[in-house]
Amino acid sequence: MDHPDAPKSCLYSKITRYIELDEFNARYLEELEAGEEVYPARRRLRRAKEKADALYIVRRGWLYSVRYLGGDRRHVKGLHFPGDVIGLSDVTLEACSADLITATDVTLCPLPKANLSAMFVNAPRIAGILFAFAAIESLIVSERLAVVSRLNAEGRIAHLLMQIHARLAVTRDIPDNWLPMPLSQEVIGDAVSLTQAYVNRSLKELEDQGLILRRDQGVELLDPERLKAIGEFEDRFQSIDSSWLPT
Amino acid sequence: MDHPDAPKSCLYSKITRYIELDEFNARYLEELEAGEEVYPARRRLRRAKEKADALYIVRRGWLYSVRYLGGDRRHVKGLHFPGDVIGLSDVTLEACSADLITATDVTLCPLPKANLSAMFVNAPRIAGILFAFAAIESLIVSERLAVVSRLNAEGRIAHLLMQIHARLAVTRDIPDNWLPMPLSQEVIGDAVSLTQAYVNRSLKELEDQGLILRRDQGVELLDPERLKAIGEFEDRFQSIDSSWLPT
DNA sequence: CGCGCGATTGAAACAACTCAACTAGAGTGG
DNA sequence: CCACTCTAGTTGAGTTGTTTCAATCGCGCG
Repeated sequence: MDHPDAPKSCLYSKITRYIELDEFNARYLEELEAGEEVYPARRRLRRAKEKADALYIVRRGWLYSVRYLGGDRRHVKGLHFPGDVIGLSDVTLEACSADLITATDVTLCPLPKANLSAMFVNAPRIAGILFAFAAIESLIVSERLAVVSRLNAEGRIAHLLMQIHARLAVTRDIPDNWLPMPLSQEVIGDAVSLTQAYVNRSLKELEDQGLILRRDQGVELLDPERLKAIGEFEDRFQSIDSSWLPT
Repeated sequence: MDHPDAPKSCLYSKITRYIELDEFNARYLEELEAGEEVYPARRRLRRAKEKADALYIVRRGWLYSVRYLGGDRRHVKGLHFPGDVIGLSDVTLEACSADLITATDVTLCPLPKANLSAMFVNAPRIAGILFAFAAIESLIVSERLAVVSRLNAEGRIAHLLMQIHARLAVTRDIPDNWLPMPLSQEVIGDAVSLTQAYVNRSLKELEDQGLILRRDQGVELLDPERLKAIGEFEDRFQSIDSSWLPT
């Protein structure tokens, strides 16, 4: 895969952005990421209640997971970007808790749950960093809960935009003021608990205020600082406390 | 502490409810839980931004963590019950992300982050189960996000009640239809994103419908099945997939 | 006995929803 | 190259669940 969006391993570059890996651990990680699966955009990869016997490392592309409540009400549980590990929060479940859908073309790399056991014994440092990633995922959800609970529509959307930007920036150099946006307004709404129509209005409002500009399947962040303020966003992804990790 | 609510170790009983621990791991766990701190109800134990260099195992009592958004808007990030490990989601942060407040008298047992490193190397099975607990915490938050996003006031409250009941039932035998409730309506509201006044109205409505009965600082669950249905609650805490844990 | 916090209740206001019609653009096939 | 279709985005008008503000009540506690 010599795709420009697909470096050797996004997970490796994400991990080494935070901590150092010695030769042994680097190789161990490489073997974990041996397999590779490619899927087109807008494809439902698996449904809730299906057996969940693998995690997936995202190598390229965006995905999201959705749950259905009360029949028709849809909720976007999470967004998944290159370098993310999908399914960390579901390890304790026999069956996965949400449908998994591709937003763009993606490349995934399956990591069978059965391999975790050996990893905890043989590569505790990698197990530790996975633990850290699970914690970060938890933090992200928790942040979204706070935002959905306490901010108005514009705040929620501003937060989402800045959070996505910050998460992408972990594995990739991206400009401070540009964000690709392959997600439909409906998906955005289901992520921050708004209707599609109101997402539209709020985006327009942000645009009218000169904070963003929508063009070319993306969003130009005209005033990142104000967007962060409106969305009460604080970037917690650019560095982590790794002092407690085994060496 | 020969308090009836304080068995030797809630964490031990929680863990062994899910998986088996051999002699070595049991002893390892016992040493982890050596210290003990006791605090009265309604006490702010620590504030956000303070240095977070320990996790806390809850041995007795209820706590909750709160964040403040936009000045005065308060959000309850999480509830903590006996057997829970506080701070799992914050391990990657230098400073903790929320204030920690006691709802009742509590007994805590500090677990310095610095000890985690050795744990990952020497007791991978315990590290694995902590990983599992972090995943469960993530699941809980995720569930709350879905519920707050997509259910009305009564649904949210019904969900909260059933979730608390299920979580308590993990470490303790409690009756199917009774729930102690030391949380004020304001705290409940801040947890499920409603105002105190509306929490009151919704509780009254649930009571009028014959689903609950409030008395003696608690809630009688007159119709648990309908409450689960209204709150779209599914109990995911009573058993876990532990096949991937190191032995 | 009075103080204070939490619960209860009412009335008015509003943010976001619903429903629905319309537009723009992207892809497809004749 | 143009009609056709389909999906996503835009906009309007009326509705509603929840909030806000405020007043009152009840009770545990010093």
